[in-house]
Amino acid sequence: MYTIKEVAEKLDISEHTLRFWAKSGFFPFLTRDKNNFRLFSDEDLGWVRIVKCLRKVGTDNKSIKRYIDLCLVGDSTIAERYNIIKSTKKKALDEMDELKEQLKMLDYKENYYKNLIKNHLQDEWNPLNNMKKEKQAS
Amino acid sequence: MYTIKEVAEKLDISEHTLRFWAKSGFFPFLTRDKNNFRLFSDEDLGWVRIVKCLRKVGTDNKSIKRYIDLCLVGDSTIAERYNIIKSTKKKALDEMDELKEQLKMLDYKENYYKNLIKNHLQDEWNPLNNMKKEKQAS
DNA sequence: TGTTGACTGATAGTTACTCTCAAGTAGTAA
DNA sequence: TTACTACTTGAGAGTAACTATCAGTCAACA
Repeated sequence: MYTIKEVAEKLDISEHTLRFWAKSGFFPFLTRDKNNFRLFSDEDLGWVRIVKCLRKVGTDNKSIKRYIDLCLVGDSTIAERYNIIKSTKKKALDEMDELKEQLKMLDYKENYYKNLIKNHLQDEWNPLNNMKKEKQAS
Repeated sequence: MYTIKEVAEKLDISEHTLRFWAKSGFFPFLTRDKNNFRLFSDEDLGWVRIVKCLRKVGTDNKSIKRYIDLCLVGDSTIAERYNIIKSTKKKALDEMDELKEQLKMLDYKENYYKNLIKNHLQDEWNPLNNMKKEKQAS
């Protein structure tokens, strides 16, 4: 069994967020010790992990609660949960594509700046430099 | 020149967000037409793209403003901008790794549910089923 | 016995949007 | 000329998901 602090460190989630998630009903089987401190079992860690996963991919908290509640209903909701996971996976893959796209831009900018520095050039993209050039031309 | 609506469609960003970003000083050279409507030039689109890129990777708005302001200062800030882009790129790559990690979990869950459905099995991970089994055993 | 440290819930604050709304302007139809 | 539609504006309220602060409880240790 783990304290909230241990879980926070183990899964890299702040204690605040864990309490917030707990209050949101994301950890339905969480127990307390005699001091009313939260006690996370390995099973509870499983719930934390799936919530973390869904959040990382951009699922909102209402939808996460819905998924948790479906789990609690039992086996009759397996098909629906399967669909949620599938569409979540699709969202994650779209996120990846988007990130790759942005990385291209960052790569370009990185090389652009690197080249400017190496060759002591001016930033041709900066409108301020273009203004200066126009001034010089006039 | 593009209207805010056109930019919103072109770059898949809401008009609200574009106005919010504009008010935040992210588009320093934005002009207006005779009706005070915002007019985006191709150069302005460049600013929108870099802001979108930085946000996608999780840069907060204060840091974005800082990057924009460095651009406005001119060539003396190229080294600093280069460093910002480099660390942003690192963050993006970390994000990718994290997403890949979460995709593993989603893959696992997907296969798990798929198998349950195909073979008409019970969800062994669901604590409710374990409780039922314990009940049966007693 | 006093202090330190972990934890609690309640509540306030923050970020980055997101939505609503009244008002201005332009173009077209009647 | 008037009505209607479509687009845009700024101001300001609302929202999601944290994030921080704080007073209070409890156990362990000096």
